[in-house]
Amino acid sequence: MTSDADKALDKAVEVLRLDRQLCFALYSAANRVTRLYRPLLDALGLTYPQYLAMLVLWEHSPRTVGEMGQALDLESSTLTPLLKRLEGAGLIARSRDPDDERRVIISLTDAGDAMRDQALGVAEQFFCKLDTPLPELVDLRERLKRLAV
Amino acid sequence: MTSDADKALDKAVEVLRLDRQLCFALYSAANRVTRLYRPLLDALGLTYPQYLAMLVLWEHSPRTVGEMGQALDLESSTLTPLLKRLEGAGLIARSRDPDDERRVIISLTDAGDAMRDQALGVAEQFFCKLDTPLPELVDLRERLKRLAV
DNA sequence: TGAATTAATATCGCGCACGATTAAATCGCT
DNA sequence: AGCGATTTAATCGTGCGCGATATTAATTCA
Repeated sequence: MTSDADKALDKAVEVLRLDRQLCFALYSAANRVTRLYRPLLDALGLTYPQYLAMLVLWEHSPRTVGEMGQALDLESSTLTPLLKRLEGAGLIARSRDPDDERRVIISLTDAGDAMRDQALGVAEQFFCKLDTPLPELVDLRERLKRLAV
Repeated sequence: MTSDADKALDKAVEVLRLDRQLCFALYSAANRVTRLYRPLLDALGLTYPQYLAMLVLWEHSPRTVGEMGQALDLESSTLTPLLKRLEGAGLIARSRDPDDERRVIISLTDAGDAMRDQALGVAEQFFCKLDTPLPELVDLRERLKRLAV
């Protein structure tokens, strides 16, 4: 014979199992991917979030901090120090917008622009490391984009 | 007329577009989910990684730091300070294994055990917030588990 | 015009996440 | 027994990610 309390406990144990949690699968996969990128990005002297910021700029430069924040879904409190580090590395330049002194315009330097070719290599090496069929990756990507928007 | 260099640039621009990067979709989704959990976990006084650590312990306690690190795929350099904070909050206890003084055994306190019920509420509220059919979530979870293992 | 409101970044504090290193305990092997 | 190798946690430094707050500039509208 099983009490109601026992049944409630069983339910809790079932529902809360780590391997059932989407949140953990996501958290863990994101950590794994960061770790996978690290050795590739070390060669460029970039961290993973810095690489993402450079992707934004390679797509279109110059852009304001706010536009980059929207593209990356990050706060200025995250972006500002990151961008200062990229500036320190000589990959970007930061300047106030003369038309609106509140805005800071981020533009690629020649060195930052030149890194694009190496980035292409990183993207290809990462794809090889994943060793997963492209359609599966595309499918996963689209599902992730839809999640919790 | 288009030069080879232009063609290579076009390829780079295409391949490196942010919306084509699985890595960014994953990174961004993980950030979004953390933000979604935050208000729910604030009520329990837990951060998101602390919640994951508690999930491990609710599943099975006691466990060593190493076992928890394996379950969560985290280093001791991440786990040790996190566990000290949970200890400070009175949710877990840390003690050396008498059979092997290198190991540290983590066990739930009564308060930590009691929090399980509230955690069940968090899991349910999160599911509601996601507002996505369960099969879609299960599918996504399994795809994430397979990624970059 | 000028005071209040709004907008764009920056600053600060906290808690991860991890690589590199260290410290201590155990194991393995002779 | 003894000693080098291995294992287990902990420590340290760096770089996020974000909420709360501050700062400065632009806008609104009385």
